[in-house]
Amino acid sequence: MQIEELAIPENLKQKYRASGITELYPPQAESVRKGLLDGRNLLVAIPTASGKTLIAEMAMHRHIAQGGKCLYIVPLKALASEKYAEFSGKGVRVGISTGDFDRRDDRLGKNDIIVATSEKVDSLLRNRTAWLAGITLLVIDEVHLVDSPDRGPTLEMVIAKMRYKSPSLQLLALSATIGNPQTLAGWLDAELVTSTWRPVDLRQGVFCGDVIRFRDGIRKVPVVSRNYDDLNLCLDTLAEGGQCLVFVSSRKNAEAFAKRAASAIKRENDELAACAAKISAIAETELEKTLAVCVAKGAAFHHAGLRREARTIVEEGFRKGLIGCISSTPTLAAGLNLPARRVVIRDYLRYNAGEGMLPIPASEYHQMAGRAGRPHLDPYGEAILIAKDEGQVEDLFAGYIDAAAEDVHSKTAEPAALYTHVLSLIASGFAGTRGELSAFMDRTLYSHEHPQGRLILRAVDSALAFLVRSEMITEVGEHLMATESGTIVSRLYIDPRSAEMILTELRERKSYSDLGLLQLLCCTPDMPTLYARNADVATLDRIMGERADELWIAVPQDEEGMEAFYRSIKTALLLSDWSDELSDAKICERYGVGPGDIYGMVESVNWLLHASGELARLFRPAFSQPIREYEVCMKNGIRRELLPLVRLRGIGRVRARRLFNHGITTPDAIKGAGLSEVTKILGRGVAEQIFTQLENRSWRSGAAEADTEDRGQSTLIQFR
DNA sequence: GGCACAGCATTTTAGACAGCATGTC
DNA sequence: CTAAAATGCTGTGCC
Repeated sequence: MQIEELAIPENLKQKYRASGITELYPPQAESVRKGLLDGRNLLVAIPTASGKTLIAEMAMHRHIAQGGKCLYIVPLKALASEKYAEFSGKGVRVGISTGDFDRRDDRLGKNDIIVATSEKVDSLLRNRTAWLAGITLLVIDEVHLVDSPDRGPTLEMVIAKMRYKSPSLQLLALSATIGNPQTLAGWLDAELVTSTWRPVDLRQGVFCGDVIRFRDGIRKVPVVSRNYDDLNLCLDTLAEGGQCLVFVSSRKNAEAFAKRAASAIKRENDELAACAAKISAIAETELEKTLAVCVAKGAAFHHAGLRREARTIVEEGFRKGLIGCISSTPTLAAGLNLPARRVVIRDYLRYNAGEGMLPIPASEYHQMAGRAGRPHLDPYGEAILIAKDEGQVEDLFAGYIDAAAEDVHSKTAEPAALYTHVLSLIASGFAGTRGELSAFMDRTLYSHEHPQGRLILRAVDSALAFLVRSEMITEVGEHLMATESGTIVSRLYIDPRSAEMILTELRERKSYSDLGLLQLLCCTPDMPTLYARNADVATLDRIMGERADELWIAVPQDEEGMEAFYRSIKTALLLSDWSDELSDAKICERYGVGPGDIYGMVESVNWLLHASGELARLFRPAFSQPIREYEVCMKNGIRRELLPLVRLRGIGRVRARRLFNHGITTPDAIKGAGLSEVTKILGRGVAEQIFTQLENRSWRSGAAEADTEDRGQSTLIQFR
């Protein structure tokens, strides 16, 4: 099917022509034949990199040309940025909405295409964002994630809510290949497009001894390293001029492999050195220094212990072809598009909490294998598994290469998921009675899969009982209504169970304590916690003894709860150290984490601190101010004594500390010290900028004070 | 007494969404 | 069907 003959806007055709696209790929053509451009709902379940984005783009431009508006839902923030960039610059207005970007939601609605994460869309729905009603095409990327136990139900509810609001909405669901696409298509009232077609040939094989077995032949791999098969596979591809991606099961493995690969590759050139220098420049921890050393020789590792900046530099270096090999945990498998000539799936066993090491599902293998082969750049892609012995070769073929992807199943009847969604349905007006609630549940994938299923209704009932008990929902006659706290909790987007825990402590605590609050938040289901090693227990016990009067949550009586308790304490202490201005390097060393973990946890707790502040404002006003102050401390990683200083623009944790140590502790003191003195401490540019701020009275405290006075609070400066 | 080492016991193990309001070194 | 791999500890044998 030729681009020319399609019913899409002329300017889009021109863009495609300019980039050399003249003909549709087979699955794209089939999508068009099945009604993509005629407003039909479609489920496109095809392999990675076989042209899903173009399918979505054609449909979106068609809608826009007819005065419509499109919402493109993705599972990851990184993916949102990638799609945003991809759709931009083609004559339509594109907006992005994630937790990181764009809080002015009304202005966002002026765009033709809005890219957002599923949780963000749910949040927009909860806040009754007006422009959502104007959406005419809903694209759901990676829709197979409805199967995910923690995030799947949200995606499902978002789809159901959007369809409820706009019955004429066109749906375009994009999925990896799955076992039961008909089920999903049935739920969505969609035509189904499936295919195994790929733009680059994919050769899948199993490595054993010194040979890769393919279904149609073998390839001998030169033995360079006597001990490491994985390294030989990697070097083999590099020698051929390709790049290699190695998937492993743990961070340690990823690092160890990168070190081995680095000393075997020993690539050297200026561009590579520049790439390594970029990492060195931001490196504050051993982990990042190690990465820089590896990158300088042409190898890298990639996992969530690294900060996003470091990961981005690695991705860039790989895309440019500088870095020959990346060893990675699943961060790269699900994340953004980073193809390589050869993908080695080295570890196919992965640890599952409570279940031990289990083989990864075939669908995950296919997802990683799908990363092999860069369209237009590689002659083919290779996905290689590694067998320990001959006997295992056939098992791996059967279990992965020849295995169909698993079926996906709704997880929406899981009780843990329903607290928040039941609250949201009532608080944002989708259901006002028990009858309407169960009618809405009929619109979920779960009900489609289990037409007579009672399980979900029982789970809804128990969630509702919890919400009534904790006074977030009231039942008057047959009417269900969200209370003030229920409305806020739904809007703040925290788990009602977290909210209930926070509210209880806020009401009952006699006095406030930063550490106590952190401990509470770390016990909450919304907070990821650190693993408490056995060796940590003694230290944790000691600190718990020393700071017993600051803690809010008592030691549990049962052995069962002890592990979670230690985890929460350890996490709270890390965060406490961060807000006590301990350096990243020290924290990483003390807690055995990477800098990426610190930022992740700080981000999570900030969100919960904000929610706590809001709840305190209404239900424990006396705690409201210290919580808001502590939120600023946590955001900046500073002690309370620096609070007055960071209110100035251009002053963060480092500069504020430097001023403070020179005896300058407030904006007024800066004025008093004079420009020349401040210049000596912070340099000329920064000092001048600060004085301009002070003179214009345009600095943040003006706004902040007005803001806090609105809420009946005094200023932030009340401590030394 | 002190050291090396085999063999047994214990420990560790991936990832990442949401609120709000703007600018670190 | 399903806990593997790395690290730590203990006890023995040898000097």
